[in-house]
Amino acid sequence: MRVSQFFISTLKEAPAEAEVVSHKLMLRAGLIRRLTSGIYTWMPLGLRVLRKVEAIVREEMNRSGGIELSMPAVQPAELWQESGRWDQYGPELLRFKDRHQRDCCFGPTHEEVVSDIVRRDVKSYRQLPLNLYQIQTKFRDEVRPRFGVMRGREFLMKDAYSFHVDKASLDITYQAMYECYSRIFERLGLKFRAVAADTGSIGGTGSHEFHVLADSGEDSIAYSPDSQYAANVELAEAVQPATTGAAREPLAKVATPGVKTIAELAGFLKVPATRTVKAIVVDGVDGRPVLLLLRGDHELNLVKAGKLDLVDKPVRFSTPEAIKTAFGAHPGSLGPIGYAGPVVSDRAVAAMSDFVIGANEDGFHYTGANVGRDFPGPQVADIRNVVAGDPSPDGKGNLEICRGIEVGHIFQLRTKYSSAMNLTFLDEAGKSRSMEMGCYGIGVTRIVAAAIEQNHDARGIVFPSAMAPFDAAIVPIAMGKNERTRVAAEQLHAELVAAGVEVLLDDRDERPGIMFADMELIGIPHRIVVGERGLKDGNVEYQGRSDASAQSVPLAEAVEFLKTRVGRT
RNA sequence: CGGGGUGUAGCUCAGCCUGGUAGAGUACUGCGUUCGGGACGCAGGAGUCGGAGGUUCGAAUCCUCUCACCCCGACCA
Repeated sequence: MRVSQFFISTLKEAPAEAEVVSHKLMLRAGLIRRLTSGIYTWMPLGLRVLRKVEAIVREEMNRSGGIELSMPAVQPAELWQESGRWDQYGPELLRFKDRHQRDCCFGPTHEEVVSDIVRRDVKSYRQLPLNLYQIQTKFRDEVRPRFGVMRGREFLMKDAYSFHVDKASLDITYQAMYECYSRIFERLGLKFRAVAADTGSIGGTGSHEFHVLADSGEDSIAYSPDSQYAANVELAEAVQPATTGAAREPLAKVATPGVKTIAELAGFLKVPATRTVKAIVVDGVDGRPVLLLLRGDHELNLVKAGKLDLVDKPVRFSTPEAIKTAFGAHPGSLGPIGYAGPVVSDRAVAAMSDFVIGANEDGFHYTGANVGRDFPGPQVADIRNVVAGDPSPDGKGNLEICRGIEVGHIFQLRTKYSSAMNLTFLDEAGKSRSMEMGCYGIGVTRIVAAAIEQNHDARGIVFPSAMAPFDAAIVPIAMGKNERTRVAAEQLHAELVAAGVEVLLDDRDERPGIMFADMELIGIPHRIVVGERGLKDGNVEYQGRSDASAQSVPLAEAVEFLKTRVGRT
């Protein structure tokens, strides 16, 4: 491909709308252009990247027994009413009416449609298991689209749905998909991690998320360097620590004027935050506030708190007015001593002795507080986020925390949809049974952004070779002036094309600096410079995108050299 | 939906406070000089100053309303 016959549109400065590095680079490199909030055009260069990711996903899905189909983006409301999600799904589901005033929606996911297909066409256990997938445009009317295509409203997703006679069959496909996903991200050249995940609103039982590791990721992942354990922090269990010893101090009320936060409290009383207990108040199921106790240096985990029977869903922090009414004090001075309502203590608190806690009187705390002696032992539960250094739940080593971008998610749905949508089959005994289901998603669009987030430098994108828009670039110096350079560059281009290398010849006759900067910005992995300086000795210069400097290669060997580098021998 | 912010040339922004001929850099077009890391000179094209209403002799600038977008909190591939 020649640059003069392609469409490359780079920017020197990033548009002000972009915040994160991948978004800035995608705009600057001309991979995408924004049409409106959360909706982007994939420019020719960006589309090549997207298609490469898509192709790898498709190959690996096919290899793993997936069967591709393509379902409609526009769907009738009836199906969603049948599954119950027409009412459950919030405003994220884009709804509209057609010309006959029939309710429709733009599919954010396809459980309903695929279930409808399967229940019509699959009647027998002989047709199972079945794993259907598509790579298709989804629309989710996100509350707040951001970070470019990282969280767009319209995006490309690979979604797969599997159907089974029983749980054992589901387990086999689930495992196959787990391995399939691992191969996909390996082939894409991304650093990733599969983690145990919360099943969230989709429901079901087993679930793993696949995260591309990047410091800017929105998710926190807890893992043990000494084992295979990895889980989303939302889910990672904080194990019960050993008790810190018996009560020794007497309970004493101390004045703590103006102290509101744990940091202030620890500083004022000159005790470590680990000796303090923080009190958080959330709305309870019966309208009474629930007091949650956490060690001062720990953070509440909202997902875990939402699983407590006493707590109303979704979890809401009580208002300052409600707290004042129930406790007689404002947040910053709250505690369990003297509170008659429901109290839940984190496991770490249950192991503490002689700690500092709010006195339910503004500006006062207790020191030397002890569970059991000074207030009744509350319900104990795991309600905090794990932190680095916590013991791993599998007993092997201590947890580390890293950041990740969720690019894939696999679920065991079990019979959630099959029951709702009457997905049955006849077994060998001629008995009608509900199918077991699994579903498996990959954010194809998001992978591109995540890959850039993970792989970039000061000059631009450093695409992993599997997803680069071109394998290699040829940059001729002053090609318009120098016939020998022009001929060498043209010939090299033709030979590389013939050899199956996707090569971009920068025939714009721009100044070298402009061509170098553009080829680096768009992340082409390999570059050949053709110039008089090398040609007089019969050489060209090669430099990999991450290499510190260039090396000379004889022009006659350049094709073979590049074929080897690119990996298309 | 709350809270904060921005709308002026394709992109980055100045001008607004204190009303008076619409600006710079970059990108783009032409010519010339250049040519191994985003060159230089000259000439040029390009904006109903987000939109509507109001105040005023006069509004990018002041007032009111509105729209769009971005950022921070509850969701998710």
